[in-house]
Amino acid sequence: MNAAPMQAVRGMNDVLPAEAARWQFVEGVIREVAAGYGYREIRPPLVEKSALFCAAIGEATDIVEKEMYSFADRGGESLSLRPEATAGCMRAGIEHGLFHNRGARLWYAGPMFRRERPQKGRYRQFHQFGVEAVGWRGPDIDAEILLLGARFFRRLGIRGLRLEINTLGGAGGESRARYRAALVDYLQKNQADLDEDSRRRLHKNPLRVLDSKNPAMAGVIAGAPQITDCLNAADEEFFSALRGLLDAAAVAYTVNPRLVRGLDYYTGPVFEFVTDSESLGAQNAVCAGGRYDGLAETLGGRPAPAAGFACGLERIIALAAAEGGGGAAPDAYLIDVGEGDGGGASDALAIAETMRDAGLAIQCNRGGGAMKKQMKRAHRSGAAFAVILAADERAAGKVTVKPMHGGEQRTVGIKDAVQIIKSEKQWP
RNA sequence: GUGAGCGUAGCUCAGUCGGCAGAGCUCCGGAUUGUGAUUCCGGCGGUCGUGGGUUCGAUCCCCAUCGCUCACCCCA
Repeated sequence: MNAAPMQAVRGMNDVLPAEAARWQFVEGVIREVAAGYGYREIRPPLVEKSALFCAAIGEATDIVEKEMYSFADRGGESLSLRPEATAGCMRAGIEHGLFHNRGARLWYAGPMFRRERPQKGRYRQFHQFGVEAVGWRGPDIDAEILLLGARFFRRLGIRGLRLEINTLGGAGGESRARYRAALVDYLQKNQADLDEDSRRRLHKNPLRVLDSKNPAMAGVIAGAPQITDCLNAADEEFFSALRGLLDAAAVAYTVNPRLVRGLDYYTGPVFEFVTDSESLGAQNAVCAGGRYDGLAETLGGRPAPAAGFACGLERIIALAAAEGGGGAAPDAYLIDVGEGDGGGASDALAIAETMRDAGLAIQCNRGGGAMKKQMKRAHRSGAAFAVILAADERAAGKVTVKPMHGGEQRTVGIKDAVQIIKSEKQWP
């Protein structure tokens, strides 16, 4: 090794075979659960015009200001790797008339890119699963996506998740504006108690002061006015209707008046599924979303109400009850002794193909080796059976089937071997 | 962008107040010639992240640099 070895780009991870099985499992659950609610997959491109994200997410957000992977296309137009998928989904739906006089239930899953400093549970290329329900005023659709999310986590066997909900006030922004004024007023009066970050946010995005992780801020935050006190009648009714639907569906939640969202497009109810698990480090949100009734219009489409969420798949996989097995073990390992090292394997190849035709996964020994050696490899492969093909078997036109987890081995014809292995193979 | 910690074998890590570089696991071979989780023996594998400096001598001390990790900011 003379040249320095190539390395992956910082914050972009390889999914190695040992982990890939877990990803496949999660992806399978995504398809199953989404289909179960009548959501259909959409696959927007990974690259969009930068202007789309600026308009949708907000010019002044950190994502747009400093976290986007942007580059100039030939001809000079600025393009960006998508930092989230909602903007692309909405753009695609408007462009192709998916929302024209009708509702659309959409889901997506795939990589997103944000140039942040990596840390536990946060990477520069990460993956999200999300849903977008466009065209319903709610709150029944808000409840539906929360049910979908809750079922998704249940199906994955993830426990210890807490659902927190809040509202930012409806699309008109009346409640939000009133609350914002009250909050700014309060914070200015208590400016002496604010830390540096909070003072900066006071002007830039006052709602985010409520999000501060600084324990010293807890007192000021606790005394701050709450948005629930500033809601107009319509927003109040919407939020309480949503809570009623969740209660009726027996979905557990807590109202967190300090829950706010980072992206500009949110309006109305917002929510997060959070965990206290150590395995996410300083991160605690695995899924977050809400309502964004103004986004379609912002992107140049006809006005359309919308609600959705996004889940961080790396975070979900880190939480998912680790084992799903170390990865796909074959049903049987074919031991092939004699006939020279690897040279006389032609009958072994044919036998393996026959067994595969019968629906079994067969891993063949490669590279020769004594019986003992091959048996060792068979063990390591995780296969439930070893199928032995040596001089005796060849002479008899049979194979020996040996259960690796105990029991008698038997020398039988290939059809019987397939039957023996199939009868033991059981899937839930 | 800011701060802290860490870079020694494929993996997990010891180590020397500066004196020839270690262990476990993995891998390969063997313990009377057709049988795998144990046990025993042997072997492969490292310019101690990189580049300078101090020194008779640096993996160890100093400086720089690159990389990784964690945290802040922000967010899924």
